[in-house]
Amino acid sequence: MSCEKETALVIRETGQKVTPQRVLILCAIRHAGKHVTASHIIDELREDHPYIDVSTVYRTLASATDMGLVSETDMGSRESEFEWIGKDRHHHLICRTCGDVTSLDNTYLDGLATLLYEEVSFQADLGHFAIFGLCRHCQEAG
Amino acid sequence: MSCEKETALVIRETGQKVTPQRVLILCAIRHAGKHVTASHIIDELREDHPYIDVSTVYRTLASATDMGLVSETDMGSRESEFEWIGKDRHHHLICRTCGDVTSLDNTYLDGLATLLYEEVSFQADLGHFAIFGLCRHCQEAG
DNA sequence: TTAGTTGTTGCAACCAGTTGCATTTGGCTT
DNA sequence: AAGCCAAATGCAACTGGTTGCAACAACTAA
Repeated sequence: MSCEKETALVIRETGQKVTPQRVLILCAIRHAGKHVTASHIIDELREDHPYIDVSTVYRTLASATDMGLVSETDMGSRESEFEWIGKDRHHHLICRTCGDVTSLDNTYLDGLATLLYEEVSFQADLGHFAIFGLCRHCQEAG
Repeated sequence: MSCEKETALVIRETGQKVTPQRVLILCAIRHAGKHVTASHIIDELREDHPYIDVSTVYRTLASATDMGLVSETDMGSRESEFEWIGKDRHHHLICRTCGDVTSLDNTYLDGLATLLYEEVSFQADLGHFAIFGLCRHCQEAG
């Protein structure tokens, strides 16, 4: 199935209307296969489509995040990074000094989620986390 | 010792210059004893002081965050919340549905920090975390 | 105490993201 | 096929926050 049709199905499943803008935006982020900023998506879409308003892009990304289709992560820069959520959920370790980003397997946070649910009945959404700190290299240097 | 003098000492300890603006800003946040937004601080300062530029406030908050004097937390609203970091480090559980915020003792994340250091040599800065999810009440309601 | 250097400030212009509102459109009903 | 209504879009104005730069003030050393 084409990316467009599959994406349209996913949108319909969440109970939202399938509009051309939404399909384009979500296909773009899905296609990227990595973190992208909102402005990156806007630039990319405008190559083929004369005009899509920024507010539409931000609103689409926000609702898709609410629905769990994409993740929004503050990687420490001025812009949020968005990513399509596939099967492989993961987190990020971001070095405060050199800005290096490494991925972290989901398993590291499973224990925390369980603990929170058992102890305080809080159902934590740990789908995509950004953890700041010092990477090995900068620890040695500093 | 007065709050001003003590704050000035803390600033000097971090190797930064002690300016009247910095002392005022950090005293204000320290005095608040809870989360405050940057605009809250600006409004408060302007009661006694004719003009302090917003860029100075943001820059001071950013450098103080880097130095570990204050914490910056995204509580889900449009503005970041800042808080003076005292002895009692803690985290926040924020409900995505009702917006309720509850505090969480530091001990819950100690294990994670240790794990990250042992496994991937990453020195995580888990001083102040915002964890989003569903509170008990909204789980039952939804 | 003064002079020099470096970090800090105020300013203005700018960037990322949000919001209210009038218009349009997707999807349901008949 | 036509009509309806809620949801989505485009637009413009706005908010929170950042940045480059020239002027300035805090520390340092003589």
